[in-house]
Amino acid sequence: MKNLDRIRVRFAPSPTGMLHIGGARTALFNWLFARNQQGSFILRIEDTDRERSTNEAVQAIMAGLRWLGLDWDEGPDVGGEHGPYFQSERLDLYQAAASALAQSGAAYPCFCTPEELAAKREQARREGRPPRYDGQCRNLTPEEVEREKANGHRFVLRLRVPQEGQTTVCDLVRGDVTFDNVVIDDFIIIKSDGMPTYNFACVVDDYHMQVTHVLRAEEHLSNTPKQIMVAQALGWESPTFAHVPMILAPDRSKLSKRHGATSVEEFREQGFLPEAIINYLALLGWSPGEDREIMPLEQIVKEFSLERVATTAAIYDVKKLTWINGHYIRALDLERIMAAAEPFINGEPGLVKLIKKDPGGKDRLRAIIAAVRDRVKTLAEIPDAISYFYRDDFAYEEKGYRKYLAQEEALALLQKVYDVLSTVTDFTMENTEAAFRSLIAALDVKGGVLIHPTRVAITGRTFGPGLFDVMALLGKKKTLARLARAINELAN
RNA sequence: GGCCCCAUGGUCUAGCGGUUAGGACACCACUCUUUCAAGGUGGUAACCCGGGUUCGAUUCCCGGUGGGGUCACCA
Repeated sequence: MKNLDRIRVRFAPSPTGMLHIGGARTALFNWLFARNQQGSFILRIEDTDRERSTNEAVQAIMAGLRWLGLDWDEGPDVGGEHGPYFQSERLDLYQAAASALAQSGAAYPCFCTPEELAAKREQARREGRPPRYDGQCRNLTPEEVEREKANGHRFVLRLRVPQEGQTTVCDLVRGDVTFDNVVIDDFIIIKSDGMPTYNFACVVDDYHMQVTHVLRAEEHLSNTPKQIMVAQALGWESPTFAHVPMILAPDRSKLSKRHGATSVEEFREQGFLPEAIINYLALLGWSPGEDREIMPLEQIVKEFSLERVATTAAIYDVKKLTWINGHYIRALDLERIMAAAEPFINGEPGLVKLIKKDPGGKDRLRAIIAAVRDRVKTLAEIPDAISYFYRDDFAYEEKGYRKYLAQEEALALLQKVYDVLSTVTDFTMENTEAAFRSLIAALDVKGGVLIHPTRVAITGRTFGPGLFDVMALLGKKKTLARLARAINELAN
């Protein structure tokens, strides 16, 4: 009985580009299903398109999966009992299956050229007929076949599709989906260059790799009857299918480059954490069933099930991803955030130089990031958020300057702040605040009257961590120097 | 165009015959606060339409409409 065995699933991308966000979600669902069921997650590279497949893409996809934390039990690099895991290295398997089909007559050679086929398709389209193969070579006699071959004509192998009856896809998320066989034409299983087509190769591989469940995007649903037919022709049992809803762009169309970031790589570059992307993607088409959204991966693994996968296509929403990302930036281990922020800080050599010069070293950087991380939503915002702790020659934010510094009493106020802070010897958060409060009391004003101008004077901004945190982080010397700078500028 | 899938606020979703239709993002107030975030409170906002079935349909069935997918020597 199939479902008593361990489940085996695979993610089978074609290496023609980066790891797409949709591909990542498909990989994630497969991975979650495998982990939840204690099954195996296989990575298989479908590189039968010689034109478009590249090794860079293979590397990029694997890097993307690893970055997301989706490890595979079998596949490139790690190997496995059912390899090789590149389709281009499994040609003998396709060849064997194909000749078995050709032998029995379940498949036949077709000598039509791509040009002829394209012309017929075009004509059919113009006449409003469904564009399907017309069976031109379906009934060639052995003599005709031999003659064509002798003439050196290139040919493909087509499956002889039954023209009556129906084929039903048993889908774990959609139920039974039935197709009339007449709507399916004699599709190609082996291209004229000897390479298998997708609908053929994946059936052969899934069989040999003992894949039990095929989880993939809904766009493959209409391909599935073809794959079932191939399996039937070969006398094989098909795996169980589950077609998960697609991810659409905000304008409801299929996701493409013109919709901004679509690859995992790009999201990484924009400062999103893998934890956040995983959490967000898991929620796109799946829900735990209760009012929970932020979930650690282990929890998702524990609760994931195909029964709770949605049937509706989902539009991805960067705003919500951003919200989740902000959550993880706040909640994750500080060292983790430090490490994740590093590449972004390194992206600004000027800032890096200042950080290196800082005697406070990594401890101070850690404290600063701890102070600002509650306020950023992406890692990309961190360099700017920490910059004024290191850079003395910052400009005053226009609005803040006008509102708090360009006021008559500002100069005198800052002078008083300067004097009071000068008396603080141990420049801690508590001590600076105490000094501040006593000045506030002495002047009989509201706290903000002193705090706002001071903040602009020492940070250049109207927002950020608590003022006393900032001062403590900055230290007495820098705090006073910055106050002096502001006083100086106002005095002139 | 044929075939297939889908349909709860702008978005992600819960719901599996009887609910004041729940949550989250976003948005708007208020609150907290030294600012900004975060947090808290409240608010605007949804069952595509029409027929059935049923005592009763968001929920089941059919039709329509809408959206998506697919019809390649791409996967």
